[in-house]
Amino acid sequence: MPASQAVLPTKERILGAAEELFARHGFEGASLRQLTAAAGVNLAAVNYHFGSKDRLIEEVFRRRLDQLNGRRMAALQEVSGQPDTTIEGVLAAFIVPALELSHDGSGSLFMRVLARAFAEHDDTLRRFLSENYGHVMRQFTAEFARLLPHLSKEELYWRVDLVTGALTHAMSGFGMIQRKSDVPEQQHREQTAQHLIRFAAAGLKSP
Amino acid sequence: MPASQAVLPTKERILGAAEELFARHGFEGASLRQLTAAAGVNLAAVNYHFGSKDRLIEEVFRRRLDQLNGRRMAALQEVSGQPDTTIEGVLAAFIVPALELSHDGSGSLFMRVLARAFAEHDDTLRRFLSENYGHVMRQFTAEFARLLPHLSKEELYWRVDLVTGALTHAMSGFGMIQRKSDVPEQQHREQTAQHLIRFAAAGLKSP
DNA sequence: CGTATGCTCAAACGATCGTTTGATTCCTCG
DNA sequence: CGAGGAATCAAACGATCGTTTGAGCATACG
Repeated sequence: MPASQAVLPTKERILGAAEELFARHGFEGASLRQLTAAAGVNLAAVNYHFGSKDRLIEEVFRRRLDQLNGRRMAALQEVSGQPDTTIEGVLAAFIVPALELSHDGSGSLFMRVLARAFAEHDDTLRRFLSENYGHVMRQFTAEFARLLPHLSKEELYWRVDLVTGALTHAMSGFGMIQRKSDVPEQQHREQTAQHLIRFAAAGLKSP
Repeated sequence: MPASQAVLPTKERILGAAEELFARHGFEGASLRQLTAAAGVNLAAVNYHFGSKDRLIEEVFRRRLDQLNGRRMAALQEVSGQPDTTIEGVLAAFIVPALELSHDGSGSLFMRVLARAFAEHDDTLRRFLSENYGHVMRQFTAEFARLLPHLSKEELYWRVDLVTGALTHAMSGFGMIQRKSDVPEQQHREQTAQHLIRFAAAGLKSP
């Protein structure tokens, strides 16, 4: 077992390089040779530490989704179930952790990976995401249902789904809106959150 | 030059199979060998008729985007510039042609291809889409600006972008909402359009 | 009829893919 | 010190990729 050291251990370096290259070139487009070269490790290290490329992909997801789920649930606990809970507050608990994750230094490209995974339509990956995401989405949906009692279950599902689409689109950065070079990253993130929350809140509240 | 015949000509058969396989497995995931086998043509036919796989991908896009652009522009002409033009009407002109295209018999998978292309983040493809989409988006945005004069240009861009995200998400079918087997396709399409228009109109109109 | 021309075909090309192997190095612990 | 497991390494494996080749077939035209 390797002792703690100044440079990151091999596993972490592979995960970091994988996240970036998967975001940039896709899961099939990024080869293990590019990946291990970028990480500065031997080609065989991926199969030694992870077993296969597919299991590496899973690990890339698991690491970030655990963070995201944790932060979202914590934020939801803070604002939900209160008499003064607002749609905007619940939306912020849903949106802000995702924006933070998508813009913090090392994991800045993970939301692109996630958007790719959505687009891939792979059933194995869908099941994996559903298992790790399912209970979180259900908690948020339940809170929305409490705040929007006049909406039918089907109507609510639709709207939450459309909110997710707008969020995914905005975060993965393929829209027209790009951060201008003279705007600090944190400010841009706050602006993004504000626009998203206002837009989504209006859509959800629509009679 | 081949005469008109009962079976589709080779070029068309390749384009059809390509659309389906690109949607299902991605651009890199679908090989020319799978593709030509599915189309019932020889492996070399792709390079003979299209020059390369990349140019085939371009042709798949061009064919459907021309349809989509044409229908959207025609629908926009019908409803725009009138004193009684509504947000909902313009949204319908934007949304309904896309839903029709994404669900009509042969081209049913193209919107998935488009969603993939968005996620790919490839600059060449982005430029190509911008060249073929740009003027259409500008026309729609101009009409929204006329109907929502209180919104700043930046605010409007943001909201149109979020509408696009919700539409792309809903159409590519990775959301929770799936057509139930006992609902006819046309009815499901109309429901999708209604939900999308109501949600997006509320988001756009938000003060 | 003979000959261009458009098209299809099986076969092969070199490159690159994910994975495996077996030797070698590194570090720990008896 | 020396044994032994963990980790790394260069090299090779078979498979598959996009593309090219050159022969063969069909149809149209003089």
